[in-house]
Amino acid sequence: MEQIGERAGAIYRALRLAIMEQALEPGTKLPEDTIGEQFGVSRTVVRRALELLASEELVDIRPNRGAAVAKPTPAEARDLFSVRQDMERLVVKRVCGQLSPEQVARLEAQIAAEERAIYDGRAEYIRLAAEFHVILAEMSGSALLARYMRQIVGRSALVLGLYGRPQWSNCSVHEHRDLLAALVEGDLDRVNSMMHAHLDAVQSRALETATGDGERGIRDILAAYAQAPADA
Amino acid sequence: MEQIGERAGAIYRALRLAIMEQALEPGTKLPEDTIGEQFGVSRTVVRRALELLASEELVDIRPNRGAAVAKPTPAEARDLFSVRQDMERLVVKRVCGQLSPEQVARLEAQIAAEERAIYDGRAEYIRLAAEFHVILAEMSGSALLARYMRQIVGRSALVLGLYGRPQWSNCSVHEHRDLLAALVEGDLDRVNSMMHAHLDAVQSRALETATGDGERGIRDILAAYAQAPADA
DNA sequence: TGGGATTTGTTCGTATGTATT
DNA sequence: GAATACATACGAACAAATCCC
Repeated sequence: MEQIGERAGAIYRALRLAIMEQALEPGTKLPEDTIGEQFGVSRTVVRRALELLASEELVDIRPNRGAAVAKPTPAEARDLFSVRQDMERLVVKRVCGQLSPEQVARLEAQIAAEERAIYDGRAEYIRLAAEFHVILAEMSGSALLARYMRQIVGRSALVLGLYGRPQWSNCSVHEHRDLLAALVEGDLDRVNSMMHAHLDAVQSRALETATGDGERGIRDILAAYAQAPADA
Repeated sequence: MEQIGERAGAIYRALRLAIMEQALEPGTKLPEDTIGEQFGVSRTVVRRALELLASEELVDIRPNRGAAVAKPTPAEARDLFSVRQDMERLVVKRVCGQLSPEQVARLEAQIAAEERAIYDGRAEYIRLAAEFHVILAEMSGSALLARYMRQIVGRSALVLGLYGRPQWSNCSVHEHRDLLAALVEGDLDRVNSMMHAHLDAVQSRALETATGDGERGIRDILAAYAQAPADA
């Protein structure tokens, strides 16, 4: 995302994280000046960040009505997961049996970080688990695949929060570990069935029920995200 | 693209078409106020259109340096076509043998339009041929797949103009016709090999040589695109 | 239905950064 | 390397649309 300025980038990252970690629920309005106040910038900068989020379908912008956190329909959610299954398959086809020792180490470190976060009960876990899939896509060597996977994974997090429940354990660390082992081993058929099962588990763990409560102010929520960490 | 206003949308479409039809060459600078003058709007509106184009990787925006028509490297071009092969495969898997009579008619009409355009020697041919692939993706029933295919096809046109030559005949009408026939018939293996061959032909027809000349002013070029037709 | 409050759309002036001579 | 020319980044203000009593 380095087609964007420094300040707008910070807001973009903060909002993206807040959405992915489900601090900002789908449907929440995102008024330009409220956000601008929080970050101490004018609406121009906020607008730019919102537009970028909209291009990833994380927020929905309707002319003259402003921005809101995207709220995919069940049909859109199904479409998303369906395409994700196919795209993850493209990724593993490219990386299966091709990972360098450094790459394996990187993925192991990621899994360890997921483990710690889930142990501590930090919401950051969601970001880390999502990141795992993005890193894998980056290792495919295709920047385009990685780009799309990043978007898909971001939107998946949104959907899981919408139709899912106790977010912790949506993406079990154990499954990531097994998947990595199979990738290293290089058995594509086994990897495929594992990845499929993994995504299927994530999805069904999520689609059990629909929430739709919580009503905190944007102001309070964003306060915690005001100085956000690096990007996914 | 209905997350965008009326005026910015018009500029977006005009620029997109101009880029896809290779009237605006890769690398061409796109100054906000020059374009704004052309269309009679302020820089703000132009900026919005440019940002949307940037989100499709059709233009490149670098902070403090402005926008320019994207100029993919050969490596990026290869990546693009590689992913496109995979994605088109996902599309045909979904539509093969599933097309309704209405859909077949729609595709036939599209092919006929391509034929007329190429016969008349209109640059519009490029748009129509690209549209064929987008329509097919739309018929997959997956909005997400269609969205990505639209971006990929747009960028492909850009690349073909960059590394290709006599644009006419990049995407032979004949190949589209055969492909449709196989799709109707429902033989997935045959469709796959045809699609692969088709894309391969497009790509290799293009990669023969690299151009890199022409130096008309943006002003003149845009004049012809000022009142652009509907979207792809 | 109306009208006021609120929010977005747009313009444009100024500051800042980049390229050029 | 400095000065200049030029383009973008940002913000304040106004216009227009929408939302909500």
